[in-house]
This record gives sequence, structure tokens and C-alpha cells, in this order.
Amino acid sequence: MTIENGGNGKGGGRQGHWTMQDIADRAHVSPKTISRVINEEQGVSESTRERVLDIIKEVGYVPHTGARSMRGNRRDCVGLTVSAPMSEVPLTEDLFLRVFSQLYRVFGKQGTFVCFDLNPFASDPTGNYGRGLWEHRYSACVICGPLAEDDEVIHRVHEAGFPYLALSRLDTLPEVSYATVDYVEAARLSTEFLIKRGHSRIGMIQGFKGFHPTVERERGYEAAYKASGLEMDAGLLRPVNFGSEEIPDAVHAILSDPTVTAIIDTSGAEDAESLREGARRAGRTLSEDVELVAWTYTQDAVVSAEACAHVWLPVWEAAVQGISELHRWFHDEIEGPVTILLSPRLYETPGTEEISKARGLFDLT
Amino acid sequence: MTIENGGNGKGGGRQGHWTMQDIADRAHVSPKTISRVINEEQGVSESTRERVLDIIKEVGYVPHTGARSMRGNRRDCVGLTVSAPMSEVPLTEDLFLRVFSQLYRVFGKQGTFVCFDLNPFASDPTGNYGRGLWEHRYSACVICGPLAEDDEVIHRVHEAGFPYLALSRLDTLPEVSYATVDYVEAARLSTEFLIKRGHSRIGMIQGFKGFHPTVERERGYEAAYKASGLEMDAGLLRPVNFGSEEIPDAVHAILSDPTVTAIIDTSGAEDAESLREGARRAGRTLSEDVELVAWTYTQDAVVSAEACAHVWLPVWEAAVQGISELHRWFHDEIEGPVTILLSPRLYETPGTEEISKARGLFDLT
DNA sequence: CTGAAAGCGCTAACAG
DNA sequence: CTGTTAGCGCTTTCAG
Repeated sequence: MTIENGGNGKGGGRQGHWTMQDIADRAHVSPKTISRVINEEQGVSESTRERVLDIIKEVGYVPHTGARSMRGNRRDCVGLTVSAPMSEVPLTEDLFLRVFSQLYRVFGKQGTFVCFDLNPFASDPTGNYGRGLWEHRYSACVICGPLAEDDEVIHRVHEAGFPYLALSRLDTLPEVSYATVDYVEAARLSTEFLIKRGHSRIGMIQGFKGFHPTVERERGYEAAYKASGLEMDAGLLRPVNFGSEEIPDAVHAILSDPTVTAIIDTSGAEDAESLREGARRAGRTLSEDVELVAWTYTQDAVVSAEACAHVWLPVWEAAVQGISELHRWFHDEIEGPVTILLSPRLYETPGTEEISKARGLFDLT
Repeated sequence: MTIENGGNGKGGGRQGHWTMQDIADRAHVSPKTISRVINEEQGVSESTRERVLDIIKEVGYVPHTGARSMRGNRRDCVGLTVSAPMSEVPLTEDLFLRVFSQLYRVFGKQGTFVCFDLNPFASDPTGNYGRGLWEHRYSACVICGPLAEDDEVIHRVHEAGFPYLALSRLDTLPEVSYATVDYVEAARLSTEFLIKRGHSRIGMIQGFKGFHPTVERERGYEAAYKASGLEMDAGLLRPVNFGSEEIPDAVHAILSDPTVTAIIDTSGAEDAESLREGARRAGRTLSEDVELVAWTYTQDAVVSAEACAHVWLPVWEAAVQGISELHRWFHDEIEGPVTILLSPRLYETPGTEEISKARGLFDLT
């Protein structure tokens, strides 16, 4: 049996749509009283409150969030948005699952909605990825993906005062709220390690062409060279898009120069085969005439059995911690911004069993 | 440089918050003209339109969804909600990734928001999992998880006329919009197969205690017994909660009866070790003194090397197809409801390499 | 082509 | 303890 609409007659076009006025009419009180009951405010007699609650339950009334959002700033939804088109910088399945799990644990479980803006670039090529905030769809958000050097949206988000968390940093906004890994240090560690092993011309496969993480890698690389007194050649750095098929080409290009005797894979693709393929095309063999340092997001994992060392970047761990902090900010338990910067760790390759290549979130068939 | 608020002075409490009126003031036109530009309506001169668009871009104005939602029913967000507490009926990682990927492909990619209500049971123990719709947070939704026999929410969603898709069916609402697998047929096939092999007392591990899928499994089991003329014993059916540790207990209990010579695992846990463990506790050995038929969600997979047959349930495939249909309904290309019912397929065990146990979405540490 | 007025459902502020 | 009024930012309707 369906209960009919309270009969305001105007009905936003939809049947079975109850408003506060309808409930008020049924309960013979004013809308404000309903509002008080719903928001658990003082000043309603126990009997009225119960009567109202009964009616609300009976008809299944739920307040209209849109209308509510026009008055105050209720915090009942957190967003996740991407700062670059998914096609250019795909999320890996591993990172996404961790981020999603953590959003569930700290927000979803307690009834907060979690809203994804998966392609803010669809309608607006410049990608106003903060739109969910401006639209009042959510009142806090996680920003996944790398930030472009000239990103303006992040500045707006920062200034607007919403709780937010970027999973990257940005020079042009050093006070940004972030949870990430010290890529500068990771690059410095990797380069220093190879220099100490006697290499002087070291190639580097970077990730995220055109974005800030590339800058961080360069800075660490440069620092290690500077400290060693050796001369650095910027031509040995090659950005590639994550998840692209560009790795073999990049490795090939770098190793075609016979003076290059070592290479660092910072791409995060965790794709040993592409590295091998690139070396092969250049007529080189990893661990024989080229030494490799590979980056990974899994603790103590082996990306490539030929690598002489690996660097673990606890990106997932940073994201998980960051979301916890964001949650506390969301509930005004702390003030923003969040600043979590985990350190990378270099270790000599502990075994030969390689982990499988990182899978993009939408690689599934 | 930040541009200051247009100065309506009232400012919903937040700085840098632009309204249509602000844009109108700047452009020296009325708010309605701004509205026309935003909604790509006719009746604005090219020059005005451009001027307005420039201002909008300059200040980064985005219309307030809440306010918009109070008039029409724009469709710019799709929801996903769960019909049972996540703790009772966890989503597997596999299903979730497929559902999420498909939501991305058909909705997210084109700029539609995707909003998750991960625990409608947090604030309301009865679980009004349709709340996102009533709140006008989203205008269509996917309902994950099994439906309870006495579920009322699904009736309300159905009657409200929103596009929706349940990933289960329900007897009390046969016209529900669904995309799932024929569990009745899967149970019938499994039972018939074992009866034909000469078994007369067959145990069955069910899933989702207290929910409708259990009913469907019973129905198929019963149908096979009826067709064979054998007598059925309802005591051999044991529901377990998915993902729980109850499987060994249930197997043990069933196999403690020495007249039981076969067992069907319909739980979907894909957990060979738990089945073995249960048999062991009952002093039995799979494939020696008990025959097993195991259900799986992966095509041609081997859940247990000891099984004499497997039944593949294309649940993921149904969900993916269903979301495509939901998308067409969302855009009024078709009328609802969606009715996708894929058939299970029984195959004799093709190999011995077992797939790994299904992982819950939030099992990650 | 453009604007004025009314009102969506709710809540803050102020009266009783 | 309860009600009245006004107004959030937008879109619909009707008038220019």
C-alpha cells in the first residue's frame, strides 16, 4: 500500500515526493517544528516529537539536501576528484582500492556519502576539478593525480577553506594540503646510490609528463649530482606518461648512448618486461652492461630481478594516513592543512620473484 | 591574484562564493540571461553570451546544484547504494571493481558524478538505502547486495520512477529492475547433476542468510528433487553469511550425516580450503567419499580441484550489462525497468589450478 | 532578444 | 514549547 503525497499539489514534478510542509500539515504543527525534530534541536515536546517521527517514518520522508545546502554548510558528503584526465594519468587499481577502502572506513561507514568526479574534463577541457565543491555537492575532497605546474584550481580550493587533501605537492602552493611521498629524496637516494657504485652517466625514466612530480624527480637527481661533483646531463631524463607504452622507447633512447651505464625507473609502472625490452632494443642487457634501480609502491617488492636496488615509495600508506587526517579536519577536530610526507626507502634487491605489473583501474575487460 | 566576491554582501558564509546575481551585475544583464547562457538556451545575443562566458571563466563560477535541484530534475549524478550492511554482506573486490569500472565508462567518463551511499544503516538501523534519491543527491542508482524478503525500500524506489538497477531479484516485486543471474537454475542444474550421478542425499551451502538469494537456491534445489522423484530433506540446506568463517562449520554439520554423499557450495566464497577443512572435521574427504559441485563467478575457473563439476554464474557480466542499460534509461533512450537475467553454466572440472579465494572489498590492510 | 516576479524546500532570526 | 517571516540561488512563467 502506498501512501499518497500530502497534496501540496505543486509537487516538484515527482509523485510520492514529501516536503516538510506535508509532514507539518499531517502533524498539525508548523514546518519549523518538523525542522527542529529532524535536526534534533531543543524545544519540541516529547509527544510532538514522537508524533512527527512516526509520520516521517510512515511516509519515508527524507529532507531535500539541495534545499538544505542553500542555508548552512552541512558536512555529509566527501568527494574524490582527479586533477588530470584519467586517460593521461590512470589510477592504479592498488592505489584506488586503498583510497576507496579508507574512504569507506573513515567516512562511508558512519553514513557520510562519498562522491566521485571521475572526469571533470568532459564538459570543460580546462578541467575545473573543484566543481563538486563549488556546486555544493560535497564539502571536502581528495584530489588524486598529479598537479600541473600552472594549476589554478588547487589555489581556489585552498583559498575557499574546504577541507581537502591533495595526493601530490606543488611548488607554486607550498602550503597545499597533501599526503604523499618525498619524491625528491627518492630520486636523490637512487642517483646517489648509483654514483657511489661508480656510475657517472645515469639515465632516468620519469613519470607524469608535464606535471609537478617530474620536477621533484629532477630536483633529487640534480642534488645527488651536485653533491658528487660530477657533471649532470639533463638529456638523460625522459618523462613518460604513466601506463603508456612509452617505456621501452624511453629506455631504448637513453641506453642508445653507450656512455650511460645505469638507469633509474621512477615511472611507477612496475613493468620489468618493458624495461628489458627497451634495453634489448638498445643492444644492452640489464645487470650486465647496465645497472638498474627501480621504484615500487609495494614494500620490499622486486620489480625487476635484474635491478641492483629498489626504492619503496609508501604512496598508499601516505594516502591512507592523509584520509584519516582529512576526516578529522572534516569534523573540525583539527585544522588544516594536512601535511604528510613519508620517506622512501632504498634496499638492495632481496630476491628474484617479481611482482606483476601495476594494473590500471580501468584495465579490466 | 584572487578576485573578490561580487559583493552581494550576504554571501552564504563562504568567501569567494559567486552567485548568478554577481555574474549578472558584472555583465550588466539580468540573472535570467546568465541562466540562459549556462543552460545553453536560445535567446541570447552572441556578444552577450561571450561576455558572460568570459566573466564566468574569469571568476570560476559554477552554479549551485542544490539550488538547481529545487526546480527541475537535472540528471547529473548516479548513485550506488547497498541494501544490507557491508559487514553482513561484503562486496567482493572483483565485483566492485567491475561495477566501478562500468560506472566510470558509461557515466563518469562523460562527466556524470558517481555517488556512493556505503552505509545507509549507520544513522538508521532499518536502512533507508534509498535516501540518496529522496535527498535529491542523485537521480538514479544501482542497488548492490541481496534484498531482504520484506524489503520496503525497493518498492518505494520502484514506485518513485527513478531509473534504478538492483543486482538481485525479489519475489515480492517481480517487476523490479534487475541485472543478475538465474540462481534458481544454477541450483537446479547443480542438484540435477548430482542426482544423475547417483546421489540421493545432497547437502547445500547457501549464502546470504535471511535474504532472497537463499530462497532462489532452495527453489532450484527443490525443483531438481521433485523432477527426480527422490525425497528432499530441507535439513541439508545450510545458509552462511558470505565472507564469514562459517563455511567449515556448515560443511562439517552437513557431512556429519554419513548418508550425505554430495555437497553443493553456492556460497560464492570460492574458498577450497574451508570446504576441505569442513570435510576433514567430519572425517570425510572430498572427491573420495563426498562429491562436490562448486559455484564460481569466474568463467571456467576451478574453485576446488576435488570438485566433480563447477557452475559459473556470470554475475559480473550481468552487472556490467545492467549498468549500460541503466545509463540508457538515465538518458531516456529506453524505458525501465531493466531485466537482465543471465544463465549459469555447469562444466566438469577442467583442471587443477585453483583460483584464489574471493577477496572482500575492504579486506586490505 | 531580455527582464521581473514568483517560488522550489528548507532554516536562521525573531516573535509569541 | 511553538509559529511567522524572510531569503538562500536558481529556474519557470509571463511580459515586454
